[in-house]
Amino acid sequence: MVRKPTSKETARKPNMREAILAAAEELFATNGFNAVSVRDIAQAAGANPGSVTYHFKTKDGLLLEIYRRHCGPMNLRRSELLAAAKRVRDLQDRLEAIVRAYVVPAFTSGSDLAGGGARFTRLRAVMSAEGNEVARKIIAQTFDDTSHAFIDAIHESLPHIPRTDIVWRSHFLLGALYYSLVTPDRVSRLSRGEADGSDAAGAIEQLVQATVAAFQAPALDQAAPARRRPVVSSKT
Amino acid sequence: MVRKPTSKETARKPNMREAILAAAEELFATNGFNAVSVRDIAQAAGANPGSVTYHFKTKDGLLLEIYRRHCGPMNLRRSELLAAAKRVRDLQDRLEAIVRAYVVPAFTSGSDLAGGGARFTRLRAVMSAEGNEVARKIIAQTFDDTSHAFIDAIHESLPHIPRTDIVWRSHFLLGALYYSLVTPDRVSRLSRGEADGSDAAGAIEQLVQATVAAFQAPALDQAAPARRRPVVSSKT
DNA sequence: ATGTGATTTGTACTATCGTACAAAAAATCA
DNA sequence: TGATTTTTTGTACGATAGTACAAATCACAT
Repeated sequence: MVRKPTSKETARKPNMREAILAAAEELFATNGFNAVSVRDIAQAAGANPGSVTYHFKTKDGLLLEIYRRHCGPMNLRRSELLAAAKRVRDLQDRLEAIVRAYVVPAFTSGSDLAGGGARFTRLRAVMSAEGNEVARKIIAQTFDDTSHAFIDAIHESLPHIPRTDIVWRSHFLLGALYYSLVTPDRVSRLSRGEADGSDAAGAIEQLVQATVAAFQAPALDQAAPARRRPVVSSKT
Repeated sequence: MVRKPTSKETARKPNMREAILAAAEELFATNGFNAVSVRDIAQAAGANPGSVTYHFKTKDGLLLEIYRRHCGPMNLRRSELLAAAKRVRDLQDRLEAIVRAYVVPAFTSGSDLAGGGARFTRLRAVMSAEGNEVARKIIAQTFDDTSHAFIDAIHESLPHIPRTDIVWRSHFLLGALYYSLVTPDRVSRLSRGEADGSDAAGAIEQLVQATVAAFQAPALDQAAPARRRPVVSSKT
């Protein structure tokens, strides 16, 4: 793409609206919602604080637009991958394909947005942790359908596991996914540099491998403990 | 008998300092650090805003004191449980005992603090998501030793799995643990009421069961993919 | 070139933030 | 008790928050 110096030498304004969205996404995803001011966002985008108000009315509106921008494409891509995964005949392979269909779009963007998949997922993780109200509403009404579809698909390939266990394990999957994006440095640190927590491909493989095994674990029937419980008594 | 209360435990109000700490812990854990004002904390504790400054100097100091209050007891209890777990002879049982030793203290408090284990762990999750600087420093220098001890112990009971994989999987464990405490309602919702996300005992059993299976998954040797990879192609 | 609507800028308003500090109250000790 | 220390209260200050709004500027069809 050839740069067109149509305006002044500081020609970095193809679309100020997009720049603000990108800056806000990055700042929210790393610092949380309340720690970032509208002025911070404007400065990072090379814009004036008033521009934010002009384009998005309020700070909440800005967050809302970030979600609107990503939710559609990501869920669409997940649906496509899930449909493809369901056509896998071998039951074990199918389970892995389903998990992969859930994980991959969270790391790699599904649409034209430049590599923002991981960033947006991290944003969701942070908003979820902060109990952000705007995010909570969108999440519940946008992702629950997708989550149910995945849970049902997994349940079909693991019929002997109660649905309750599937729900718990898919919940753990999302938590692990979120945390991998929130503090990748911890992986690098604890592995003493042997692993790179920021490597998306590596994280995906590790996550898929571990999660498939977790789903395949024997059912947890609270009526009768299958094996003798290891002693962990200890009184304080 | 005239008791001489030379100690500072005066009966009038059960220590305003403790009330402030408890209120701050609760508010920080549910709303994040920046969303909660000192005035919010004071009001929730039935205290005056000035009291917070008097006891803890700054808002950061208050957070710091919360960590200081919990880190010691929780790590101590984890060490005890880990030591006990390492004495389990059967390798599979030992692995489960180790995982349990890691998970249980995060849900149930280890010391005199009233049921604050889960609350503090949730606080850690939220601070981690927000990238809080004060928390990051304490966490790295307080929990990394413990984490390494657990990773080593798990590695010993799974010698054929590379340490890198163990690190990733224990990272997933912490993420799942955090997320279970952050949004337990999601479990209740997705299971259509069949599971209670707020039930600590149930969450622990599910988490231990799933995590043990994840740790026992075959190693992920990136050199040679063991099985044929399920097709998930799809181009954008 | 010029007029017109869209965008950007600069600034100002009010609310609330963390924190400081002096006075009041309570607790402790001689 | 009275003296002294500890704790609580009330208030105020500077900084910064989100947002509103008029003026300035830009893009572009005519």
